[in-house]
Amino acid sequence: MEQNKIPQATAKRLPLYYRFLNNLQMQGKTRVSSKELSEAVKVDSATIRRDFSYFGALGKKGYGYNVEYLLGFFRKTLDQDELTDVALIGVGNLGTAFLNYNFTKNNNTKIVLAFDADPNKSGKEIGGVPIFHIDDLEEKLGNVKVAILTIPATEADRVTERLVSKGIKGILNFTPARISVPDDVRVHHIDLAIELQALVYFLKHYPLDTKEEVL
Amino acid sequence: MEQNKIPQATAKRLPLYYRFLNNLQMQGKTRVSSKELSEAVKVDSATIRRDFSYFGALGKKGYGYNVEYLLGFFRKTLDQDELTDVALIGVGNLGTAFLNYNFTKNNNTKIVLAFDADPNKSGKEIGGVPIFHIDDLEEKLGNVKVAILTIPATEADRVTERLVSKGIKGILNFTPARISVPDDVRVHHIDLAIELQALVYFLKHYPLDTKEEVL
DNA sequence: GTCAATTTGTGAAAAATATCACGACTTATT
DNA sequence: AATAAGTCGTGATATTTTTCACAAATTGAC
Ligand SMILES: NC(=O)c1ccc[n+]([C@@H]2O[C@H](COP(=O)([O-])OP(=O)(O)OC[C@H]3O[C@@H](n4cnc5c(N)ncnc54)[C@H](O)[C@@H]3O)[C@@H](O)[C@H]2O)c1
Ligand SMILES: NC(=O)c1ccc[n+]([C@@H]2O[C@H](COP(=O)([O-])OP(=O)(O)OC[C@H]3O[C@@H](n4cnc5c(N)ncnc54)[C@H](O)[C@@H]3O)[C@@H](O)[C@H]2O)c1
Repeated sequence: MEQNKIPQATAKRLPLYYRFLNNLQMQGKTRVSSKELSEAVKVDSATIRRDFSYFGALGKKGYGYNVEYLLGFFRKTLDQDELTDVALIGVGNLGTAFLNYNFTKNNNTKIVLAFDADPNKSGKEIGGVPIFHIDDLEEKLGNVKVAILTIPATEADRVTERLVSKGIKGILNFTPARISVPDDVRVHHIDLAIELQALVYFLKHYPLDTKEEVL
Repeated sequence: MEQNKIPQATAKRLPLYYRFLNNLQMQGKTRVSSKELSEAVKVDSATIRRDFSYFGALGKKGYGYNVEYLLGFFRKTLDQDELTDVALIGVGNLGTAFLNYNFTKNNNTKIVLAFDADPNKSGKEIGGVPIFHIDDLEEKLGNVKVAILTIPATEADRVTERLVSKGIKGILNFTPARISVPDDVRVHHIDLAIELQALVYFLKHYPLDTKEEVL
């Protein structure tokens, strides 16, 4: 596809830039420098300029970046105009929180349906999202290509296999299980327990005056 | 402190290794190779050996690693024997999910108290964790050094300042706000909306046959 | 019009991370 | 005892990411 030359580290920062530019525009600001952006999003200004430069010369020397223009550019780049449908699997503590939260506020993704193994949950709705029984996954999933996994770790492999068979291409996995998928399926792990443990480890074992922040 | 030579990337993987070794031990396995570990946690086996090597020679050539020994070693390294107290700020959708989830299951951290601005929430308990009013933060926080932030983004800066004044050294920030802290305070951002957007971006813009998984 | 102050875009360097590949040693087998 | 198979630890190399630092361009003040 278009430019697969954009570094992954850069790609992960794009939504962050986009969100902040949106805020700027709502505040009525028309221009912004990499230095200002840097202070707001806590990314080195040289890194920001480098990130932007992968898409061409978006700014003007001595001036900075035009907010409107930059925002328009990123809107296209991040496909903010088309909504990506997402399925949520596992309507427990975490899943319920996600359903109640309106991801679309600032965003191009939307949870359109959810599944759970508990018959007391299926048939209902949370946050306007219908919940189906997991047995009906194949029937109801339709053409959705992205799934959020918030089920017990023990179920992760089995359910993942079904999702993949049905054509899911991206999984945001909140279970501690490291699931196996074919090469054409992308998995991002978000492991909250590990994030907390890692934070504690850094606190205890690293000098107290670093300035790095770790994603 | 002891060895600050351990790369951050390695440090972030330690809790993952630890968790898997625990599983192995519960299954009664006594030895494990970097190759097996690699398949389970989806990290290249050379990377695993390199990670371990920062702590010295923990394995035996031709044999692999002794599960018991390795586990004991990591238990000490990750301070699994002492419990770190954590405060949770903001008992909303996400905060409630965290309180209901038992972080201590596999873990050395425990949410011991929570705060919220809503008077209907303070005074109650969720998952055994008492909820106080945010006005009582300074009074109740005690010696807790780590906080989880699950409040609206608009409140993030104000509350962070109070946390920092009270001596908090580590913040797990779930709000979209990029908070400012002194150099001796460590912030890890977990930005769920951005994770989802980044996943969608990768799906749309990257070749469909990569094998990398992105943290 | 001149000049000081900004700020980009980027070559080059540095730093961080991941991977290759192999010698050395261990274990298991016959 | 000899041999084959397995595995670590690590020097070397590759890749990725960040940062430095400065020429070139622009702006804004007077
Ligand atoms: N809640 C947290 O704070 C937290 C923190 C870290 C990790 N996690 C992980 O996130 C995942 C979800 O956590 P949770 O607290 O929401 O758990 P939960 O038990 O509250 O919810 C799990 C839900 O999945 C449903 N389920 C079970 N098997 C299923 C299946 N085969 N198909 C569809 N649905 C099924 C259950 O009915 C339940 O509603 C777990 O893997 C957990 O380890 C949660
Ligand atoms: N829920 C999600 O799925 C989700 C996803 C992505 C990001 N987030 C972010 O996580 C944060 C929390 O999300 P949520 O859905 O739980 O929100 P929420 O509105 O359900 O909960 C926020 C809670 O914080 C409390 N609060 C408000 N101001 C406070 C203050 N000054 N001090 C203490 N408590 C205060 C509120 O009373 C409420 O209980 C938000 O910043 C949100 O953007 C949430």
